[in-house]
Amino acid sequence: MTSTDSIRVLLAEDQSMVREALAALLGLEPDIEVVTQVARGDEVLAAARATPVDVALLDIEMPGMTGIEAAGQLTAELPGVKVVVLTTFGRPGYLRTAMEAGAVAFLVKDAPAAQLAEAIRKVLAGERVIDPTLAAAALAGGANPLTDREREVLRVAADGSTNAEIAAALHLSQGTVRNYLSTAIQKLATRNRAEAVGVAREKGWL
Amino acid sequence: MTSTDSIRVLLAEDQSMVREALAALLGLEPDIEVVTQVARGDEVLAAARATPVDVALLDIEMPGMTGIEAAGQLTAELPGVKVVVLTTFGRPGYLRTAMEAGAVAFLVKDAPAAQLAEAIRKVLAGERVIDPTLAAAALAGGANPLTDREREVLRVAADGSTNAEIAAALHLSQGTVRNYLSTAIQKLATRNRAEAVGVAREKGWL
DNA sequence: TGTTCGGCATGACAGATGTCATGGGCCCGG
DNA sequence: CCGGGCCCATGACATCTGTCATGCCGAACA
Repeated sequence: MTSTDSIRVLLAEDQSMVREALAALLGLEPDIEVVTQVARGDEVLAAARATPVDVALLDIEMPGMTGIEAAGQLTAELPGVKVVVLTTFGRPGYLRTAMEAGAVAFLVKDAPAAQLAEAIRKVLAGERVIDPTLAAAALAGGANPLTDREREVLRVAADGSTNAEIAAALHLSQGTVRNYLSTAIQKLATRNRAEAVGVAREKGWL
Repeated sequence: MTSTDSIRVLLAEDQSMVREALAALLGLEPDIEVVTQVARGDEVLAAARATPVDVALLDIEMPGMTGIEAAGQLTAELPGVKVVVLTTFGRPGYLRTAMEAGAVAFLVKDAPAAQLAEAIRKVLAGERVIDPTLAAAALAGGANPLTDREREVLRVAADGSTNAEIAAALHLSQGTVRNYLSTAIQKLATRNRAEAVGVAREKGWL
């Protein structure tokens, strides 16, 4: 793009009303133009290939693929596109994985709307934009203490599966599942699997 | 208001970015004006008293008070205000309680944005607006099969409390708690409390 | 007035869950 | 090469959870 053209934005968000509202909001900015909208994570890459964009604005929770996975695809295939991740929850764990996936900005939806356009301009200027509150929480909250296996087991347990079902799903023995769950419960300082799932969700560790 | 003035709207939604984006969207309509914005359910009534409005657009999930509770307050105190409930999830149970609280429209956020302005005009003309898909689901899904007590117990169990903690919280015996949970699990056709909580959440019965 | 339904409780029992001790295999870094 | 961490597993144990049978009370209702 040349400096006189407006910034071309790809907007990915599954809830139509929110997506179109955000488009309306960005449409008020004279130097920003939303050129593509998609409602699914797995449509992001194709849309970015079809229509050149400068910035991709991605929600995390989407059908088909999370915005973080889509960010990974985008930065791998179209490294020129700046990725901004926009999400409902300030899960510290999300921030880390989003950054690892190549995002250059991370915003939460309860930040003032003015920050959105501002962030888009900043990332295009090469800056990184991270909510300071969230950055602090991510540093303080520390990294995910769970091992890969513990996380997998907890994820399957999250929807109410019994130990036997988890064992079958992951090709483990029931006793092993119990052990992983037990260590996860201790690491998260909770009393049972339900609480552990809750805490892991809150932190974005699940 | 006279027929030549624009429609005055109160907008209640906790996530600033979404709220301001919706305001921007409605601002594009020549006959609609968002005159008040609040971020908490418990600020709705005061805001509506301070600034006369024709329509209140309420999100359900908000700090302080749910949009449904706020709807109840509004229709009790300011019956002239038409209440539109706007929410993320099309939980059939929510629809029912929202209507009982006096709402005249119920929209989900993944409906097209155009429906929002349209709904506002319709409710002002005395119509009710309900997403047809959701209305069908509410009728098909039927009413909440849980008794008051079962619901209370399930709600406390939802965050991972143990039977003893639930019993203490509700001043019941542990055996009674187990019985209520047992019947709730059966009514929801699930195999344990975790699944029961999931199903109840999905349906808006919690 | 009886019957039914929801709320509340107890006791007993099987099965699920959480903890602990223990041990083997693997890979990586010192 | 050795230690430490993660992975996987077993067996034993205490506790928690879910189910069932049974009973009492009060309110609603025909």
